[in-house]
Amino acid sequence: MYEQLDTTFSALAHPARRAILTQLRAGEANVTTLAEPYGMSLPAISRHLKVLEGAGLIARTVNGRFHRCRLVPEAANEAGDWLQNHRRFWTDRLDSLADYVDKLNKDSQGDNDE
Amino acid sequence: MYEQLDTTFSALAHPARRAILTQLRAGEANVTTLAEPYGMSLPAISRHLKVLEGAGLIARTVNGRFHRCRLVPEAANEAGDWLQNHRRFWTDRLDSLADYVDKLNKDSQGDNDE
DNA sequence: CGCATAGTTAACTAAGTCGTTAACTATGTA
DNA sequence: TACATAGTTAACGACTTAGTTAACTATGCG
Repeated sequence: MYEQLDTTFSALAHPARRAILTQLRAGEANVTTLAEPYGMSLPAISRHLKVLEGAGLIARTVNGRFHRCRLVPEAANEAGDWLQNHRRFWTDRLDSLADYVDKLNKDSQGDNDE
Repeated sequence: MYEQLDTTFSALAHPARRAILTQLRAGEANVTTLAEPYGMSLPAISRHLKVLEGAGLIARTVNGRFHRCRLVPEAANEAGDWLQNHRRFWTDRLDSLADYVDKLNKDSQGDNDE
């Protein structure tokens, strides 16, 4: 039930893969182009791309010798939602805490240390 | 420069660790309590907690024999921002695409296949 | 054909992850 | 002291990850 989040988060856990995703925001690119910024062999990039593809974060269209890669926008949604949820929970809690502290201050004007 | 995102995302990549984070939204809990829901040994949970702690996602206070664990709210921010940024980029692009398609439809009323 | 380009697959190494059980430390309690 | 509870550390095995180089497939071009 959680496999999608597993693969998405672990795909995002590698800096080269995040960089590739960022790179692809500028538009489609083929494998060699994507490989250029890194001091990394082509096979290494090839497998990073396969990981991203496996996570559904990118897709490719083979055109002759060229593999044109592009972002798949929806793929990051589940992970984004999870984190947003986690954070929203906390802002909610902190709001409650703020209210609580506020109330404390109002109730006993003064000396509450620590 | 990217190490924080690396550790955060890979900490989130394991279902047990995400579950622990979710569990901790209900409040602080000690290690044995956190271990209960999983068919997993205590040492296994102990290391999951260490991973979460290493990523800064949780913190603990040792009180006698009990290690009381709690969420650290700010820790998920960088990762959340990265994903939100990634997604915002795409909604922007899709808006542009919608506009573009809209314009195409207006310009040549009909038959654009593929 | 012969050769270059784009990219993948294979084989290997080094290191990391994730689980186990067994043994340990530390605290509380009779 | 002796014993139970809370939790960590150590040692191990199975598996995965991330990189390398070498060899391969497939396309394009003279």
